[in-house]
Parts: sequence; structure tokens; C-alpha cells
Amino acid sequence: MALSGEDKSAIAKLSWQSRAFARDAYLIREGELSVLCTLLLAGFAFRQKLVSDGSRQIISFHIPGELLDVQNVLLDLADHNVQCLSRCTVAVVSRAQLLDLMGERPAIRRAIWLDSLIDSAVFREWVVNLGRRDAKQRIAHLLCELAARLKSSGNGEGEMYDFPFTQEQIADATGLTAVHTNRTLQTLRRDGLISLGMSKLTILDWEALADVGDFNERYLHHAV
Amino acid sequence: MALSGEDKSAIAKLSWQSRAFARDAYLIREGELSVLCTLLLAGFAFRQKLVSDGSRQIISFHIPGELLDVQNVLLDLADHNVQCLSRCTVAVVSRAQLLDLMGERPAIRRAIWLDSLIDSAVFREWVVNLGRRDAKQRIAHLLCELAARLKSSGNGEGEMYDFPFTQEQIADATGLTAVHTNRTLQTLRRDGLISLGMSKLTILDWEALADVGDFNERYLHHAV
DNA sequence: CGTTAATTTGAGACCATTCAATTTCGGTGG
DNA sequence: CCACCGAAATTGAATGGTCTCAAATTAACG
Repeated sequence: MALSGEDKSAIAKLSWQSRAFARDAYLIREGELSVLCTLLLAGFAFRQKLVSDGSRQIISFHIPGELLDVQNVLLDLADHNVQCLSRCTVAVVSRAQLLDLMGERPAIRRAIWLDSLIDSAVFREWVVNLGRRDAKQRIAHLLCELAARLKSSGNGEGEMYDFPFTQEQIADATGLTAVHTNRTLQTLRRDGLISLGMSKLTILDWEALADVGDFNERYLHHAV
Repeated sequence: MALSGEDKSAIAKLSWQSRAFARDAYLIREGELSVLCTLLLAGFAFRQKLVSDGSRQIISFHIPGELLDVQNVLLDLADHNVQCLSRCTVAVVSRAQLLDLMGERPAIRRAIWLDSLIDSAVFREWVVNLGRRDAKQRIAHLLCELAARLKSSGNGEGEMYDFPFTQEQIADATGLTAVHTNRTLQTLRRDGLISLGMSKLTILDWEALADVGDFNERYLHHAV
């Protein structure tokens, strides 16, 4: 969304600090008040929730350039965890500062709200993915989503993307076990749809992968 | 969220119209521009998306008193369908009017944004429900959520609630088949947790049902 | 009171899980 | 630079939860 020069300078005037986090570090914890708002400058992160038997469901992945805490900014206590997937660098501002900025600058307010609504659209698509697709479709869909977002945010060269996800994380995002995720990835490789290894994903046949995963990028709403 | 008298009168000044819809009528269609914003006055509705093989995933249910189109108000084209579950009466205002009101009145803006963030929190919980819980847990969790929301919005007498959902709809919301939903509901009845029939749900043992469904209402954020 | 929708029941098939063991990868220290 | 280590990926076989398909029963509606 295009912002005016004044909006941009208002953002530049924010007092923020850069912070580094290790892999697996928590940025937000369920049950705590999140008073900070963070922008992911470098590295990957994910939202996550634990269930009674101890297993974990990943709710979304986040790539460099995305806002992480908008979902919590008006809420009392966070209802989920946000965790670093790789080493991360984030820009941090206070919740109060962000809300003030939004109060003063309608275009920024709108942009941030839009961002949170696109996050919601992704959650909805994940509900569909988990509820009505089998293993092969789920994983294909997830790979399409990540590739589409990495491409449109400028992370990636051609059809090759940084891909620091473990198979266990893919499993926790798709509602599968790591074992079955492994087997399913192998069939996607065997079918010539993807190449995956050494923290790099390459989409070899985009059209076929999107077809397998029933992927339609409308729900991303041209997210940056 | 408490609104001032001025805010309330600004809302009262909106030019809205009441409309009735039949069961199964579409309020929003995927791929279309939603220029209207609706408040559900009476009846139940749900969000829904279809996948390639024609099967349907329900993404959320909505009860009287809830806003339906906030998720689409800043988006170009709707990414999902919204459909009436029972006969519905809705209040309709134009998208432009709602956005104007939000521009002028910070408290209303905040309330509506909060509403959309709580919707998101529910989507996230559904991701967890579909991804990491088995059939019995999923259905118990869904029943807890609906009961909690119906209770806090004043729809319900004691532990008995209007419950116009078919088993097929519960199946499409929990990612199961209607057949397996039927068998699972029977075990919940046999265990003495619920009583269900004639469009009425009674929670016989709230604590046990919440325990089975791993239900923690924090994610509802005391939604109205 | 007839007709359609919704619920219920049964049996067999299948996708994904579980559990356990093995191999490969990535990083670290000598 | 190589040996080592824990993490991650891979493989196998048996189990199980859920699905599929079909039919019967019951409830809802005009």
C-alpha cells in the first residue's frame, strides 16, 4: 500500500531498536501481555500453540519484512506463542507508540489493519488446508504459499528460495507427523515438482504443484 | 468495549436497512467485491470455502449480534463465502459509511478492529483444533466454543442453547465426515457430557466436556 | 400425510500414525 | 582437515482412526 512522504517520515521518527534472537527464542508467549511490536528484519518466525497432550500446531510462518505482533496489539493477553525459526533480527517499538502513530496517520492505520486482515485470510486458508486436504495436497499448498510470499517480498532468486524449515516444522504446520511428511515430500520430489535440501527449496513445476495443492493465491491479497 | 454516548448516537445515525435471508442464502461470495457490511440481528451464519474436489470447509460460525463483513472491508475481492445457516435477519450499511464512521470516531474504530482481531484468534484456534486434535476432541472443543459464545452473548437459558446445526455442518467445520461426526456425537452423549436434539444443545457436564476438548476460552478474549 | 432432509448403522478399505532402527547432515573441537 | 556428535532425515512394519459406500431409520416440513 503506497504511503505518502509524510507517513514515511512519521515512521522513520519512531524510536525503535534492533534486537537479535537465537533460533527457537520466544518473541511472544501465550498468556503474557505483549507490550512490544516487532517487525521481522531478517530470519524466519512462526506462530504456535500447544495442546493438552504436548503436541504443537504451527499456525503461520513469517518471513523477513513482516509485522509480527499486530494480532496482539489490542488484546489483553496473547493467545498463542511466536517463536524464531532461525536466527532473527527484529525491529521493536512499543505498543503505545504504534497505536499513537495509527491514531494520527490514517494511511498507516489502514495499512496496518489491512496487514492484520491479510494475516486472517491466511489463517482461514490454513483451516481449509487442514480440514479438507490430504497430506500431499497440504504440503504442496504450504510450499506454494511460502514460495509465493517469498517471491513477492523479494526473498528468492528465480524459483529458488531460502527454506530453513525442518520436516518436523512442516509436519506441525500441516497437522501431520514428521514421518509422513518425509514420505510425502519424497513423492513430490519423485514426481519432479520440487527440489528440496540444504535449506533451499526450488519449485521445478509451479503449475503442477499449484494444481496438486489446489493453490489459488487470491487469499494472499497481493501481500508484500 | 464501552462506547460513549456520542459514539452510540453516531452509530444510531447510520442509514441502515434490515434484510431477511433464507437458509443457505449467500451473504458474501468468494471472488466478489463486498460493498456492504452486515450485522447479524437474528439467526446463524457461517464462513465457508470449497476445495477442488468439491468438498466444503466451514471456517467459522456466527451467532446473533456479530458483525459479518469486517474481514472483507479493506480487501479487494472476498476470499471466502459467507452463508446463512438458518433464516437470518441482518442490518446492512455500506462499506463506505462504515469506513467513514471509523475515520471519525476512534473508539468505534478500535472496537471494530478489536472485533476483527478476535475473529482472527478464533481462526487460529480452529487451525489448532483441525491440526492436532482427534475427532472427539475437535467436536467437544467446537461445542464448548459455541456454548461459551452463546452464553456470553445472552443466547441461551442456563446450559441449554439454540443449536440449529446439522451434523453435516459440524462435520464440515471439524474436518470430519458426517458419518464419523454422528458416531462421535453418540459417544459424547453416551458419556453423559451433552444432550443434543431438536435444535437444542445442553451441556450436561461442562467441566468434563472442556477437559475432553482441551478447551481454554482465553482465545475468545471475552468476546461479546 | 407424503416427501425430502437428516440421522443412524454396518462392514471393509485406506491413509496416516506409531514405534523403532538406521543413515545422513551440519556444526564443532582437536 | 578430519573425527566426532547431536539433530535431522529416512526406512520398515504393524496398528488404528477415519473414510467410503450403501442401506435403513427417523425427523422435519408444507
